[in-house]
Amino acid sequence: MTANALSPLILVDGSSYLFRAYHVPYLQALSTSDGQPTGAITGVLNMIKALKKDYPNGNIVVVFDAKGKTFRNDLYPEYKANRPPMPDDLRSQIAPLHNIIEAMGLPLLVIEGVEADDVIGTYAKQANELGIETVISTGDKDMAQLVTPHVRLINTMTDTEMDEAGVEEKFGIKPDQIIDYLTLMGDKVDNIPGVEKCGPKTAVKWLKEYGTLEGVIENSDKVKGKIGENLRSALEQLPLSYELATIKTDCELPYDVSELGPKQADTDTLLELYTKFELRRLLAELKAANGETTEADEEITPAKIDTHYETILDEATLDTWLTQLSDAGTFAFDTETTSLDYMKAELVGVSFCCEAGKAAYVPVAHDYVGAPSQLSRELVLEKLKPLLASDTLVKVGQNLKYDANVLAKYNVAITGPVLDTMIESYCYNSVATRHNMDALAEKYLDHKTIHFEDIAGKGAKQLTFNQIELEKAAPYAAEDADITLRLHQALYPKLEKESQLLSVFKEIEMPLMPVLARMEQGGVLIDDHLLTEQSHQIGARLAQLEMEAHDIAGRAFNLASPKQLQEILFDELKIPVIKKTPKGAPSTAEEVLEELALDYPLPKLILEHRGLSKLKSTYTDKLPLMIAPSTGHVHTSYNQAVTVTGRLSSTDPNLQNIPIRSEEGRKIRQAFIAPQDHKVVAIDYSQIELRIMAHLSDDAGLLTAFKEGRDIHQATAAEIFNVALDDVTSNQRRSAKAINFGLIYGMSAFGLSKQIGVGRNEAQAYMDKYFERYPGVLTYMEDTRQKANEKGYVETLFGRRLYLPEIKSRNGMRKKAAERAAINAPMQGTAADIIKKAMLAVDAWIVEQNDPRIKMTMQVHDELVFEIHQDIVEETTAKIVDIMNQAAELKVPLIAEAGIGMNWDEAH
DNA sequence: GCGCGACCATA
DNA sequence: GTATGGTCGCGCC
Repeated sequence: MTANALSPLILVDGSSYLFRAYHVPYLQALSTSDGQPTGAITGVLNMIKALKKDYPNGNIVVVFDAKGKTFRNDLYPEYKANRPPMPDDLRSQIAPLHNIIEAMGLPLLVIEGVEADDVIGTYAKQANELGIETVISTGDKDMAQLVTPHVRLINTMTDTEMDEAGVEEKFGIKPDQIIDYLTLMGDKVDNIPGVEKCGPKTAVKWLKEYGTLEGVIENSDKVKGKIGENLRSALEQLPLSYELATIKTDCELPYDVSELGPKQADTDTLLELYTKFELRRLLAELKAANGETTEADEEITPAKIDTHYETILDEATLDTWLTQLSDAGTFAFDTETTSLDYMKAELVGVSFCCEAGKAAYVPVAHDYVGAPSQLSRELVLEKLKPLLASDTLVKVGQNLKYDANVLAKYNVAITGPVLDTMIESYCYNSVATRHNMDALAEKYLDHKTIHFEDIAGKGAKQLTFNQIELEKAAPYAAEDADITLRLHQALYPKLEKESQLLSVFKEIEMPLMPVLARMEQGGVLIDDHLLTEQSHQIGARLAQLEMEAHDIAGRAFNLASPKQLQEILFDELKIPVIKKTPKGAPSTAEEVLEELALDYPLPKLILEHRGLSKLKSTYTDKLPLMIAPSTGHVHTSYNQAVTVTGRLSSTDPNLQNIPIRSEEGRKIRQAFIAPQDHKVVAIDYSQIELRIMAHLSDDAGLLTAFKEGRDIHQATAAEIFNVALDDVTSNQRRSAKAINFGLIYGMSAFGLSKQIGVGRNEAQAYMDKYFERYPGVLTYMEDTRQKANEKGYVETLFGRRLYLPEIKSRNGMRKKAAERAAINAPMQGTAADIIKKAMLAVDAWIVEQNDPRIKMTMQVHDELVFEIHQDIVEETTAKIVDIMNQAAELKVPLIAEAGIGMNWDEAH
């Protein structure tokens, strides 16, 4: 066995992974047909497979605990005495796993008298001394003590790496303080005594203060309170704990680190073992690697495809290609342009592909020095136009809305059958990956694409596509089309297997794309003079506030810097700290300043300053700059594949967070206006998420309240506080409203109590009362949690799916967070589905009217905004309200409410 | 020039 | 307590 000095040493803590894999729910289900469990085997082997992929040159060594006692039991008979014996269904998996690992040719170490940690520690130390890069693959945080500049940890199950900086970040201390840290805390599971009530926080605090365990011990009489007593009474046993927590780095081992290295895999034995234990995927992969064909398995790496990419510079070749595209019936298509901003972008070339691996790029506007002569943009578009508008040809693209927006400037439309791979991926699984092409190619095709930065550079010196040499541009562009087609071939069949997902894709998302494109191209009219005027006023007030603040502070400082503000408030003015940020610095967040403002003058100034400068920098300064010179309008981008719940998002500018709550903020909405003789019409769904909750939960009380058209918060208040509807006070209504919202967010009593400013018990009492009055809601919440836990996903009314991988987390906080998301997603997502359906119906009606006096301009989650000519505004609004009310058939009425005005503020 | 945390705008 | 996007300061390279 020899090691290549250049390859990193990968030390695998097999025992740690074995135990963890054993407890993974979906692995627990695995067994052979005669009942031999194989989940833990599968888990560990998958993990080794992942390591092989991540470290192709890695020298993998697998270490397991041996049976029997270790030197730690001699030191301390109670060590791990609390551990239950290993379950039989885990024990029975160990020998087969060892056999498989050996057959794979990997060095396997099982050393008696020490633990796997100690073997790893010994090799890590040897490797470190030889300067060999070492990666320890483990799920055990104790190993952090082994980290050095040459040694780092990777947790393959959570895919997180930790080097020295990572240790400091995670623990707040350096690797060489980890043993001290573990000593102070002790370990309940392993039965190592520590300081009673000393957890991670306290341990880190002490070590920061006194540097080392020795320092802590020397200064133990300085620690006050109960915890100080605990520390002093633990002093005697700390040296023992230290010894137990220390991973041994001088074990006697059969091989030196330099002697470790892989052997030839024993394929025959592997085949036999995989067959015996019915490890079908591994078997299939092994056979595939040996050149045998196997039954199709979607997760198997697709065969590498030979690629032939062509650059088209003459008309005859273009014609031949276009004929091929037509004959193929389905083709992928992509544009290359000068900008990501569709309003500024100019077309530089187009690429297409109708057979995996065969693609072409047609440059039309590369203008670097020495660029060859190219076909004209006009000619190429003229020839392509009928294909893109064909009613029969299927056009496949990645984020086609962008291409459609760019081509619209050249009067070329993409219509007829259109499929978008970004949306396919999004509908298939909104959380598995980002939906950009590079990520999709890697996930679904196991292919690393050429990145734009690879050919264009990055930063200020980044080239635009027209400046890139054809030799580099063509493979990139052609690959885009090729990969798009292959992604479609990979993703569409997956959607077809899930009729619900396919229907969301075909009935909602794809039809919505041209609707969004029209809204984006149409844009929204902004009164830039009004905004500029507001900027000036705000600027003057900010200057005044700044002067006053500097006066009080006694020196100049940046009011916008939380760090400087924190110095002024808490260090210099000695104002008491109320709350800290997650990283431990005193918080200067709004709620804190609000509270301080009651007693001190400066926080109040800061609050006003913050609010105003936010408005100025984000809105009044920026929006006028975003008006497109060519249209005089502001053109946002709606992203259709960002949110996990099915909502749209809006960027450049974000039109979905224009202020409304504060007085000053509302003024910005006054700048959202309509053209001459037109009105702004805003129509929003009233309480849509609560209505959906009523529908999904089928709760009789809630259904009645909505059917009878009651004020839902008032009705809720009457039920919770046991008073007549008319006797509900505004305070009671406010609490009920907070509860109603909280339910949608999957709240806890703790969250509710914070929101409405009552004790936790009182909040719990309100919730109990609520669930007593609306038992259907309680059942629904419980069912949703259960479904999320069982299936790993939840669904909207229309079958949109949201996976919740964290629902299986053993980390309580994460699991709880996933459960809250599970509660919220069906309601938020169904609301998103409904307004999307409404947009489709409204747009269809507007297109049918063929009247330029009606335009849909914005979507803000539960609201649609239009500009409509004043002559027809009343009846048109009534018609649209009607369409929106009919967008879905729920057990309660959908109510859309309209406002009409000269600007967006007035329209509310 | 970039990435990240804190903060804050919306539904 | 859910879901987003934008700006700022600041430390880093």
